[in-house]
Amino acid sequence: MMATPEPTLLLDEQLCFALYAASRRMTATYRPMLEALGLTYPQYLVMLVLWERDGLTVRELGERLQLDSGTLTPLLKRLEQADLVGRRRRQRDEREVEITLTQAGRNLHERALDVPRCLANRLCMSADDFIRLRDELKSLAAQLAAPTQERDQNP
Amino acid sequence: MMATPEPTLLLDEQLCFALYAASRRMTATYRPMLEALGLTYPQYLVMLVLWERDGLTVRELGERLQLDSGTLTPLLKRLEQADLVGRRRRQRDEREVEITLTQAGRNLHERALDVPRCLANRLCMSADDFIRLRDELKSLAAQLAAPTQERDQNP
DNA sequence: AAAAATTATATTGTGCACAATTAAATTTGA
DNA sequence: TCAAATTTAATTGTGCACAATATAATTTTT
Repeated sequence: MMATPEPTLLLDEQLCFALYAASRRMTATYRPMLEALGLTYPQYLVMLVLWERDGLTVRELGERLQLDSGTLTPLLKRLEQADLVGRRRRQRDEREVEITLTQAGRNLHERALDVPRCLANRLCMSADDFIRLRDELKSLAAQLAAPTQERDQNP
Repeated sequence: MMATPEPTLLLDEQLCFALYAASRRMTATYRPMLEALGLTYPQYLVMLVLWERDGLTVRELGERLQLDSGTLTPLLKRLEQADLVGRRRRQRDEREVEITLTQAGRNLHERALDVPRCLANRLCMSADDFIRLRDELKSLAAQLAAPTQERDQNP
């Protein structure tokens, strides 16, 4: 029986670095396309969420994107400056800030449809491989988000 | 014959977001382990490179990690403050700054060996799956780094 | 109902990323 | 040779990420 190979500290063998490098490269690939829309990559993600469902609170946006208010608040203020979203406290709970698309924000949706198309062309990857890789990454993130097996054994 | 499905703007269908979320989650998983070593994640990557080959220049570190001097210079100054590396201009070419491990930097190597072991336990992933996913990510990054087919057709 | 606990956002501070610019050293070439 | 081009780091400025803290509103508990 073969033993599991001992993990090393060699950069090229690390999954973490492959992930980190690929993620930054992906963002860099989006950058010129998004620049044409006046968006950064994290701003684009916020717009994706709002195009699906408008009027979410900062908390709900944060749950969807796994980002906290320290990241979202200034980002949303910049989107507000760009007249793509509005921010206002909810009357039923003044702690919550609701983010709504402006007309300009809604209008941007159509132009953004080209972005995933452009990227799909760039990838030279079958739809099956695309879906498989995407779902493996989701599964990996879920694994890492879950508490460790060892923890919480004794309540 | 089935047509390729039209790409959408739905967040959960995006490869880019799965990649972005998984990468941040991976960094978050490393954070407590690296904190015990007094390192951030990008600092850890620099140390990995130097443990493989000491005495590289800032440029060579940047090529290996795909990071520029705007990122590396302040990071390396922090590693210097922590007494993990030294920085000095090379005499044969004064433009280059050579980064060398201090004794403390070399000593840290042994303690760092636990990091990939700890992560491997956390992953619940076969060695084969680990390698396959890692190499798919490398291949994806290489795809995205390559110039587009359309470009540079007319010299 | 008043105090305590919880929730939601904002603020502050640190550390990346990365574009753009600057400055200095070296190499190239007329 | 010496002026122009190139190379290498550093600097500056913007925008994330994220921890820690603060503040205000709401809910729960007594």
